[in-house]
Amino acid sequence: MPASERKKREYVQREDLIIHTARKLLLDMGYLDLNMDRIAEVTEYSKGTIYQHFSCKEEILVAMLSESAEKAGKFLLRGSDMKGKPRERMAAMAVGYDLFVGLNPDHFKAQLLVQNESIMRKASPVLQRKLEGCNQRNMHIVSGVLRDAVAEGHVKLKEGVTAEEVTFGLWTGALGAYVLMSSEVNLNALGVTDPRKAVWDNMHALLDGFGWRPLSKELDYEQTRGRILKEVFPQESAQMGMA
Amino acid sequence: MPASERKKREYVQREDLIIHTARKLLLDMGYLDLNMDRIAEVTEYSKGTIYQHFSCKEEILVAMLSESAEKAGKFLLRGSDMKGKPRERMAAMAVGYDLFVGLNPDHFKAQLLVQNESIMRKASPVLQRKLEGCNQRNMHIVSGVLRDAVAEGHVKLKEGVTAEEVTFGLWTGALGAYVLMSSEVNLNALGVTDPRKAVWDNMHALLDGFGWRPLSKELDYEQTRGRILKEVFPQESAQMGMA
DNA sequence: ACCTGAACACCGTTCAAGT
DNA sequence: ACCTGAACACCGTTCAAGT
Repeated sequence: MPASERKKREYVQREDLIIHTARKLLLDMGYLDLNMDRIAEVTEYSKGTIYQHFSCKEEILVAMLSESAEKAGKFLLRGSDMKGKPRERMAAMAVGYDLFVGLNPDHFKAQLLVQNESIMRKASPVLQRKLEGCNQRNMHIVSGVLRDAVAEGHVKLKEGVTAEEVTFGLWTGALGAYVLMSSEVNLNALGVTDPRKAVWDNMHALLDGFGWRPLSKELDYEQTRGRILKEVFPQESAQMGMA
Repeated sequence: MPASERKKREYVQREDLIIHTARKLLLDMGYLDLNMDRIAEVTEYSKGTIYQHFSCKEEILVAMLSESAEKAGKFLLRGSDMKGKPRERMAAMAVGYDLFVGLNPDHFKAQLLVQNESIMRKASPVLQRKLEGCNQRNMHIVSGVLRDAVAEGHVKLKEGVTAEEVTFGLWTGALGAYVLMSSEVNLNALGVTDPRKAVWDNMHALLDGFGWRPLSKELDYEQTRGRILKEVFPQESAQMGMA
């Protein structure tokens, strides 16, 4: 680890360059063509230098995912900070996450790979724990809004159902959907023409099912969605062409 | 391709042995330690012979997933054949899928890998299409029960919502959940102590949200679950210790 | 003190030789 | 006609040599 401030800054900068390069290569050519030679070539450092930052190839993937999980957290946080009822804030987090995925198409490629235990296990415990911390924080942001709703009496969870379990349901729905969307599965052939709309609709059905007020028949969430795009994610939604 | 009947039978048998061996190795030692040398060694055939069946390592994974997707389909089909209301039959499919995953823990390891496009793309188009066909059939089994419910007036889908989109929601919820469960994510640390129960509860919330009668406040689905285990999957539930 | 890239090891894939 | 395993190629990882 370098001593002087400048050296330290350069070290961090180089680490960012390596992660950024790996991200680009993963997206452009897929996992099987992502190799250390190419990372070295594109970053213009030698392989030995890459190995000073990361103990193995898999560790780069985990670092990559950690970074984008943090980024996703920022989108969630902005959603949860929206002015409005808890359920609207929940909707804002869903919109934010959708924008995040759209703007970071490499994220789910990495997610899919790192989800695989044999890849995760090759990374150092430090990085493993860092990623777990990100997941924990992100989950906490979402369950926090749900807890607000419970506190304000907008929703009453059944005996034995925890906020974490419901959050898990939201998480798995989104995860499964984006996993399918960023994989090779031909959703169109399966009759799912607009998966992102389906994710949105299904989330609202789930929240309606838990009785979280206002129910979607009580409030026009399409209108809320417009407000979220304009008020919370104006720049990102323009970037994604969702004006 | 061998000519005589006996030869043909032996060929198929060997193919099964290769897939079965790869499955076992994937489960026991993980993807990074699953290699062709080991497959050859355990099957007691040479590597050249393995390559007469599969053009590359990835193709074995796709074949493996195809086979277990077919198996999963049988569980879904048995669930959908249950005597009862469509929503009970849907619950039976969920129970069946849960049993399938429990009895075939390697399935999601393969699913995760093959979901990755760079792995999927290395397989031959024939195998790719075979897997897509399995997915299509499985989805059709599930959406069929939903269509029955619509036909019988148990549920009315909102304008612009298709049976496929709702099925997609059920699929992604289950997929995301089982992906997390078979990965390294520490769900316990995230406050999810019983993910399988959460999947069940969340599915019912989703169906309630769509207004699919009988709603879970109108019928005790815990009791239905007991009936499903006893009537539809007696052997499997005993095997999984869910008596 | 830091960086390099040749060398090594491992494993996916091929194919000439054997039966 | 079918099967084998040595040989090759590719790529992750290391480390002696260079600056």
